[in-house]
Amino acid sequence: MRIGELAKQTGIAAHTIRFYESKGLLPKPKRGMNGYRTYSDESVQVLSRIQTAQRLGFSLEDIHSLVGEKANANGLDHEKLLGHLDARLEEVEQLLNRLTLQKAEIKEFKKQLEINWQQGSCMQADELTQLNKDVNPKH
Amino acid sequence: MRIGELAKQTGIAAHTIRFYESKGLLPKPKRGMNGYRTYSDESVQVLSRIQTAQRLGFSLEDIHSLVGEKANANGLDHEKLLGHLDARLEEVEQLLNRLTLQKAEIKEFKKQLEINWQQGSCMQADELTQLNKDVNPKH
DNA sequence: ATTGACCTTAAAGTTAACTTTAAGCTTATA
DNA sequence: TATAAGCTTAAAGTTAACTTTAAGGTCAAT
Repeated sequence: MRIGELAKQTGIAAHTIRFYESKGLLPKPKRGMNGYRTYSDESVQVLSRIQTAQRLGFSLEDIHSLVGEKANANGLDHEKLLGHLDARLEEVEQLLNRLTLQKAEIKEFKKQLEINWQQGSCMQADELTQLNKDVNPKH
Repeated sequence: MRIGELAKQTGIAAHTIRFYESKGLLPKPKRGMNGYRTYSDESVQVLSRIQTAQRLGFSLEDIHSLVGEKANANGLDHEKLLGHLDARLEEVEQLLNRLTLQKAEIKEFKKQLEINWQQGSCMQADELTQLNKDVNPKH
């Protein structure tokens, strides 16, 4: 299989596959006498693993140690994998907290804005300052 | 007030304040005869607004139209502000959905991993492929 | 007078995950 | 045979929000 076919089967663009190879995520494939890369079905699996890890939010650097050359050479041990999963889980939870807070603040802001608007008071660019007072009472 | 004092009062580094100025987020301040930037308390307010908008997750580009030179020149209208808020709210909600899904998938993955581990089966790097099968049954 | 803190500018560096460009082979099709 | 599609490389470009660097001028205190 050449790179174009692999791209078609995985939905990952050919130049992205080369980029992954350059980052060590994908083992260097054999070359035909023309210099073209030659892949087997196994490469589809490797790329699928990368896609999965990406969907879970892992960075390519994480993925490098999860499914890259190193990982394949050493064999992937459960402890290390678990560590990565827990680390990512904590990241996700922090992000969820931050975003949940943001959502609440934006809604609160909208509410204040509507009140001001109905009162006909035109604060122009000061609404954000206003919110700052609501949220951060030191001002 | 010179830039260092403004930096101290807002907690924003002096070079970041200059950077904001270069992006048009902050109006160009007057200069002393030595060329130093001279700020008034109003600048503290502007920077506070920027900080608030950032805490809500707005990009500097958004902030530019919210509190930047243009916004101040035109006067900020409620419709436009509301539009920005709603757009950001939708973004936040999409992110929350994505992250909630990721969290569930990672937990599911951990569960599977523990099961495999207790069974003593050593799948090495294939766990991610395994997860892929669980989640994306076309393989 | 000199040391150190503070100020100035413009430009380059940082990180992530690609994408684009340039310049040139190879292969398949009409 | 010609042309279009596909392959090769290396290097530069992209976006965001800064940070760092370089090279230097100014100010306060000892």
